[in-house]
Amino acid sequence: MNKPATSNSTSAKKRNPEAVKANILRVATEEFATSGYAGARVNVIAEKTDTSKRMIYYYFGDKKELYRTVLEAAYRDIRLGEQQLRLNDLNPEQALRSLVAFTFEHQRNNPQFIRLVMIENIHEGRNLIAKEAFEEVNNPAIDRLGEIYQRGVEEGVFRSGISVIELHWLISSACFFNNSNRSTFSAAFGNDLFTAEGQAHLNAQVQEMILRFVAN
Amino acid sequence: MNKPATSNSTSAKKRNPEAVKANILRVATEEFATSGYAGARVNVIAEKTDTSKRMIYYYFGDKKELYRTVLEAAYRDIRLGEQQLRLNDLNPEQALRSLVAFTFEHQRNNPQFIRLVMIENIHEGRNLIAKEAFEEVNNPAIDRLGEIYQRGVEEGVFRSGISVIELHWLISSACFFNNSNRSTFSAAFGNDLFTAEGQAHLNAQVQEMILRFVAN
DNA sequence: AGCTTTTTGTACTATCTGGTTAAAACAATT
DNA sequence: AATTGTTTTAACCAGATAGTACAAAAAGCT
Repeated sequence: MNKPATSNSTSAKKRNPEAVKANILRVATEEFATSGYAGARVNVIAEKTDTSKRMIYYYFGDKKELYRTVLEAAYRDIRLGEQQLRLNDLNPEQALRSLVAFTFEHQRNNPQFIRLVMIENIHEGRNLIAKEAFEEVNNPAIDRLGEIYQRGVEEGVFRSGISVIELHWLISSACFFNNSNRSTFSAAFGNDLFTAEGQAHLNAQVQEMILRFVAN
Repeated sequence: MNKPATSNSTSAKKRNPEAVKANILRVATEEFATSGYAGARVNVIAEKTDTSKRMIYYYFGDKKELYRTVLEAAYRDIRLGEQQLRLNDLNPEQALRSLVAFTFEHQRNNPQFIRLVMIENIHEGRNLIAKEAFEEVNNPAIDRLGEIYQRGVEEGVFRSGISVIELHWLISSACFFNNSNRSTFSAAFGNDLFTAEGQAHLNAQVQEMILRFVAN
């Protein structure tokens, strides 16, 4: 929409709407992820930006719309990150193992995203963007898993009859829970699983579990 | 502390501190689970009780203390519910299968508890009661699983070397995620997994996955 | 009867909340 | 130069928020 043109952006005071919006969005993401929708304060977000509260309302209208934009951007980012994994040249077992390992690590490295998803689930998904757009963002994850599974079945190393969505659900649940419930789980059962070694071991266990689940 | 004595409690207007506290707690649990800590309103809680805001502060001091009490009571209740499962006379595989099935259903039937745990995880567990007391509430879950696993290893039907805490973590993650992420998951991938049949099938898959994981 | 605990009711407040207003300056496009 | 979109500043507001003050009655206990 807005081409910033080929301006020499040496001066930090040059106007740059996209950068201002991005800055607000970054700070807002942090605040919403930390405090939840109701807990986050527009004033606090404003203070932490390089600009003012006025500009938040100028660009985003109101708190709710800002939150929605944050949520949408977070989903897009995380799915983009997922697409960086290449596993075409691996055999089905190796590919599935890699996919699980990557998902585990990727979610582990994006606690902010996890928190936003948790928060949105507490809101029962009322602020999700239009369902079609949302599906569109998420479907590639299923497609890729489906390809691996299909190959495995064809090669006779995976048993047939497993629902790809259920398989995705099983993988997601472990990887997500690892992050989402870390605080209460470690308070109840100790912190061993959440040290660097503990996490590596857990990742391996999840891989093993999924591989055994699909094994013939 | 307070013996209500042997009073003929025919009149609804008889004083009954425990009942008043319980009533406040019940309403507060609902509100906190629905709206989160920051989103919940003391005034709304007060309106929904049979008593007044004044009494909330009389018995619980402030909002935070009320929330802490709610959280503590919720954990105690859920662990008490878990202990109703009897599986001593089952063989290890049957016992483990039953434990998973029960956990899945139990968490499914207690969405309020799940929501409170989610909320507390967003708060990074800052409001949990003293760690020792918390561990004490949660340890029985591990002990029971440990017994089943041990029996299975001794009888040669389970492989050895699996960490009981990790096993518990794997079971919990699936059962918890099923509830916690229902909104976003069904928005992204459809509602099929969350119909009555879908849930029954999913429960069976989780059992199968865990059994295969421990199998020799 | 006298004392303590529990309960009700209402009005109140200091602070915070999301959101607004107004005016002006600045930058880029035409 | 005129126009349009962007940015800054700072004061302002109406409503909501957690929590309190004050008063007084009712219930139970000894």
